[in-house]
Amino acid sequence: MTEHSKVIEEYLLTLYKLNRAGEPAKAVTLANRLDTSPPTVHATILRMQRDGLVNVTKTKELALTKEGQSIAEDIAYRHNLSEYFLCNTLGIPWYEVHQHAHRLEHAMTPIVVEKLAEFLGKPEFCPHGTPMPGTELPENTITLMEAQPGMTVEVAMIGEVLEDSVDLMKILHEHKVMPGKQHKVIEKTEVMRSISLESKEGPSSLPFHVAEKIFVIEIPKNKKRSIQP
Amino acid sequence: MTEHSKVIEEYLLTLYKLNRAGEPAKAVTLANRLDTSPPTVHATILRMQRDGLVNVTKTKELALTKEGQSIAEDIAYRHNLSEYFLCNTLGIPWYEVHQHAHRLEHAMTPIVVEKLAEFLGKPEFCPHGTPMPGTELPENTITLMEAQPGMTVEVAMIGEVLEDSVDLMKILHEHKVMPGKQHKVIEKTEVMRSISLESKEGPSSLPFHVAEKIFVIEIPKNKKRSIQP
DNA sequence: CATTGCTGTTAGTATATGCTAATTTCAAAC
DNA sequence: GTTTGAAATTAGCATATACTAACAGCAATG
Repeated sequence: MTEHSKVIEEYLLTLYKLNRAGEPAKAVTLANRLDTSPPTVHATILRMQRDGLVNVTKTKELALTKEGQSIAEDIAYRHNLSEYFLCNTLGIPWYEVHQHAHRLEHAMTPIVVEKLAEFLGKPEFCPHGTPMPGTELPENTITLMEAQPGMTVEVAMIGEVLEDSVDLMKILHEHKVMPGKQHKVIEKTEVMRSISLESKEGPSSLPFHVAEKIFVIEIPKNKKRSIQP
Repeated sequence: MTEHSKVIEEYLLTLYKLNRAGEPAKAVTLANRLDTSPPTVHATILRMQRDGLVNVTKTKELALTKEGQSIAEDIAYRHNLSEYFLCNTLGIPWYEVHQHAHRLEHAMTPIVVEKLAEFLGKPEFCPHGTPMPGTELPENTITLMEAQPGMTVEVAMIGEVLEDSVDLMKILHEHKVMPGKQHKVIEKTEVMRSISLESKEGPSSLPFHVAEKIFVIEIPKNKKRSIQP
């Protein structure tokens, strides 16, 4: 597993995240996510092919090789571990850690990763609820879009795409839409294309495109409710 | 203070360290320290001049500009802070932290630096005894070369040049030649060009060129000795 | 079936970083 | 003062990473 540049590591990580999100991994998508021009992406992919990191299918899908996958998981781990550290040890707000971890993830040697993981107690989820490579979200996880009005849900994970917008993240934070917090789904209005929630902290409303990227677990109604209606 | 590349940050840090060590900062020296060819160094210095980071004197000395100095101090701080963290929080041996910090120092955002410094209690020295920018070694610090036989000295700082060789550092560690430890200077032999020490842990012997880079403080003989000879 | 439009690719450049080989400069030594 | 040798510089190249403009390929749409 040779050393790779920051740029290559970024590409690998992005491909890995696209895979996990079930989104098609095409060159254009990379160009958008990485905010670079298509020709640049093209050239970089050629180098990655040359170096045995990705394969391009007939349909122009980008598939990580075994090597590429392995490196990508490593980077994802370093990223999530950094976020956990920044949030839980240094006390940087969970909605801000992403950008800082983005820098650190390329600068951690294997020994630092190992020692940091030990120090942190081998966490399995980052502050956004993203599982470390090798860990999975609970089986019964659904997106907030799939949750039905009336349901009470607990936020499990804020989709990684959302992390790129600090502004959005901050709003989620203000409404306590964050891992571990419970919300009741009030209604989904097609007209507004938004879903409204209510929690102890008050009401909030999220556009569909955001709700699609928020993963939740249904909390069964508690006994009180079902026994004394 | 614009963003600068890893390479430029390395150059700045090296110039800063040369300054502090009182060594002349010439292009050749950079080439040696950074293990790059003179033409490459030349080209890079041109860019640094263009960007207002260094000035070149008539005698071809490289002088950091105000801006360059300020950035260099920042990098040195990030480096030393990283080392402190790696050593004291993660438990990586003091003689190994340099290489890992070398990577991290370019990846810490200002907020991370600030929060990490708070978390660590604003340390003033790195594990090798190097003072953070703004802090100084005690006035009475001398090099081990300057210490006279018979003197008992306490190690204050392992010169930064020595950090590049992990092998050497490990040997220093094995002989407990590390910040805070005391040694008695036994003799300096010109023939061997080495200085021999003795501590609780046993005897050791260091070549002159190493002793020149180790900074110590003389410990006055204790009263017992001087009262009852 | 032809058009439209997204996607991919080529061509042509630019910059930062690196190298080797060759040449210039300049101070120190003879 | 001429020589010598280290240091600096120039020339010539290579690679990774970027960009814009232009073009090609192909599928969906009318």
